[in-house]
Amino acid sequence: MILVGSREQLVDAMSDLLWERGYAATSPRAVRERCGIGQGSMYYHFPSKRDLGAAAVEHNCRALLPGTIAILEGPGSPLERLIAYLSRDDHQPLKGCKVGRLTQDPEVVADPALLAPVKVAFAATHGMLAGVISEAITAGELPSGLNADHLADMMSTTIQGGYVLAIAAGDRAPFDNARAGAVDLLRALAPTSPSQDPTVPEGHLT
Amino acid sequence: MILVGSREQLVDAMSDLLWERGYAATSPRAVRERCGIGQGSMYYHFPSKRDLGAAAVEHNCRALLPGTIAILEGPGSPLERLIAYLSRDDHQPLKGCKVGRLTQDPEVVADPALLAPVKVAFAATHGMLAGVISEAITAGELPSGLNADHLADMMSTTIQGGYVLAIAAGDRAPFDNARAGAVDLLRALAPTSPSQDPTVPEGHLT
DNA sequence: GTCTATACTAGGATAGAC
DNA sequence: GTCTATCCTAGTATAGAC
Repeated sequence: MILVGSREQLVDAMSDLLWERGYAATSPRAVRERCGIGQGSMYYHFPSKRDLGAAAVEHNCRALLPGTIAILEGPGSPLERLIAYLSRDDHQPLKGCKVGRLTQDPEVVADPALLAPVKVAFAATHGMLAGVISEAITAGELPSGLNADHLADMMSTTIQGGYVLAIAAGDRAPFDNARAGAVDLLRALAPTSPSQDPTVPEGHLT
Repeated sequence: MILVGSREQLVDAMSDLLWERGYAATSPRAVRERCGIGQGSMYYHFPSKRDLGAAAVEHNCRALLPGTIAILEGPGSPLERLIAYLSRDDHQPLKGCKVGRLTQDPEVVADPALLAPVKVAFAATHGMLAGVISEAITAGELPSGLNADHLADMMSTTIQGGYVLAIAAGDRAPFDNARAGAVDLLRALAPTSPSQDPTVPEGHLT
């Protein structure tokens, strides 16, 4: 049995609206109507829209990390984990990214309190990706000349840009195709296997 | 000598605001204040915000194609053109993409008249990229196993996602790094690639 | 064609009762 | 803690004069 307080309901509603409509386009009124909380309660818990927004932004940013950690720090060789990261099927391309979308909202970008969690989330993802890419290079799964930071950013842009293309097309295909393209390139570069199953024949570092 | 009519001034102002703030967050009032045109003139030329928005969206989408065409259908081998496309230095990553940003605006996405030019612009870019990639494969500059459509989408997502990462970081580096990563991968795959490692002369742009 | 004046709704927030 | 009532400004659009 879980008791959900008004405060939590407000944050949940704001989080959803942040995803669906962005920060600037979400009114306190819309939040109240979504969760059925009255005007007074809302301003009792959050002195302003900005405060509620900040709580919701943090909520959304936090929500995305566990999945990334589970894959990138999970089982499998480094290259397998990178490919798994690019292949996960729990995205909803046409709805956009809960975190990435916020960067296109001028009101969010202009307010450090709102943007900071977004920055941290991307930085954390970058750190994990670059680490796994370095492991892959060390393990001989990727050529040694590659720059892990560049490649890590490229993997994130593939996802983030995928949302943009999918929404523009009204079709998730570009999202899936871009990710497939990135996977193709990684596989094509794997020294051990031109077009084979990428299971590592040699032991990988632990 | 160029005479600029009110109508054109309105579209220009709306186009700029579309880039800076998005559609939903741009009010007719803001447009008028930017170009100094009165309320009456505005509604004389455009019966609603939506109509002005549609004209401005088309204006912005049209504006981006010539540069792309110049590079992708310009001189150089196919692979060189692809690398040039990924290396152009006329982007302003922290300001976002005039076209891509629109996909994050629910009011734009919900209105076919506003979204259509965006869809067409991305489709046109995709067509050109996929064509040049196919040429590169035919010319032996890229391996034959690659899927041109996938790779074309991945190149667009690299740019579009680059804007997202750069804005989140408050720094253009991720934008440049992601593009450099994509260039690295293309070079690493080029069969004719000199016996050297794929480390490009590092700086971000060429 | 362009202007000012006006109208109506929604966004954002406060006051005070319970 | 939560509610309703109220306030003020901005967003969007119309009316009618020049």
